[in-house]
Amino acid sequence: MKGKARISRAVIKRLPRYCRFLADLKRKGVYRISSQQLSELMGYTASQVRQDFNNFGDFGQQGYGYNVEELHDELETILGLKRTRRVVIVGAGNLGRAIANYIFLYERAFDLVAMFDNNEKLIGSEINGIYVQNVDELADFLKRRRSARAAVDIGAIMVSKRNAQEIADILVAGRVKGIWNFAATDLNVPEKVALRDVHLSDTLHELAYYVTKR
Amino acid sequence: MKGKARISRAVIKRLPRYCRFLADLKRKGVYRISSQQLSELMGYTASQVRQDFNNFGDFGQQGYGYNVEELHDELETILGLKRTRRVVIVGAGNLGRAIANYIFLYERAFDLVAMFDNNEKLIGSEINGIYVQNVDELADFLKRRRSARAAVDIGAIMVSKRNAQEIADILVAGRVKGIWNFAATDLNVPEKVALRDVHLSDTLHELAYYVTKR
DNA sequence: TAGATTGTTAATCGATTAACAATC
DNA sequence: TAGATTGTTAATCGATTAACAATC
Repeated sequence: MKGKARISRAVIKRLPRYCRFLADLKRKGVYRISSQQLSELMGYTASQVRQDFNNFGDFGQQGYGYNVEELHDELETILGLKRTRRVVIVGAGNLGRAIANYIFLYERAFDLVAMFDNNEKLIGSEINGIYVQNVDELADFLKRRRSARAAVDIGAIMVSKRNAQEIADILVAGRVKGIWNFAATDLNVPEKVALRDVHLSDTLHELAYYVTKR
Repeated sequence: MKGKARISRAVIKRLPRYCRFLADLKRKGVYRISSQQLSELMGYTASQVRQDFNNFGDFGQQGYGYNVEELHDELETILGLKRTRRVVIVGAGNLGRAIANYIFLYERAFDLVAMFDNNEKLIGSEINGIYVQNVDELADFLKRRRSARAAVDIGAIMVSKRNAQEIADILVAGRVKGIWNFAATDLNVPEKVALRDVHLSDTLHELAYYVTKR
């Protein structure tokens, strides 16, 4: 077992993908896999697969390979998917509702605890048993949750780019640990808050480049 | 001016972000910027900014810097955002509708020409003047568009992971040039078709890792 | 035991940063 | 012209790949 220093961002970005492939293998009843086989499946080199896993410990066995279920379990633990995270979604438009449904149906490690919006037409509407609240209540909600020892861990920002920074500030003040940002703007948050900007439009523009190249 | 060979993926991924920042600067009335200033704004090094742009040509002027509008224009051209791309969305659930609205409102270089779904309840419903069609019509629709010299360039996959590969195959057979995939699975498409997997859930899991670390 | 495959060190490759001559 | 800032070459850094001894 290892206690390796800093794990590079490049490695972390690959972990959810490993996790996904291993879950598929598990579902298919595969119980054992070598770095060679996994690398062919995923388009990496066997070397990289072994290096990646060895950042976290000795999960394999010489002459055998990796036990699929065990490895999948280890990766889930590393990613923090073995404990439940409380999530609020700010912005209850189509995107917010899509993500709410997605989390509700598929993301077992994430518990959606509230949704907020500033649109009168959406406030009070219901999604999977969650009632959309007025965004003016957000700061207070986060505070009450903290007092109740059920603090919100992650805030998902699904509002327009115009309002995104303001919401981020409220989430930070409300002590969320991470922000999942879908607004088409880069947010400023303190170092201690984890931030993942999704920037869907950037991915579309990247695709436009490759489409144009052909 | 250059005709540099292969531009690395790392560079291409940064282009939409440059484009976004330059659009903001333009909107604010900034008409000139140095690599130093831009790098501070974006969190890169000045060196990297200059290297990135120099992959495509000599856009700056010694002693002056870069003209914001001109540079923004060049980047849009490089990304292929100066011409309009026809897009179809397959999957008209919340996510599909969210993306449809987004494209309609903000993505001027992309023209949403049709939406498809297999759900009877959604077929026939309307979004921004687009009527959701039965997914059984997809192959035929793509063919007709080709005959009409108005071929579809990009297919966006917003269906469940179970159906994603099947839809991808239809899109490929229908000669789309690029696929924007939101299903939580990696698709197999021929080399000649550009593919951008978004994998929202991977980004959430990555965030979970960093939230757990703190 | 022999064969297979890991864990890990060393070599390579590619991307980022530094430095500076060219030039506006 | 002098000052500023680019374009570009060289140096550094980090990530990927190769190789192989350790070991199941």
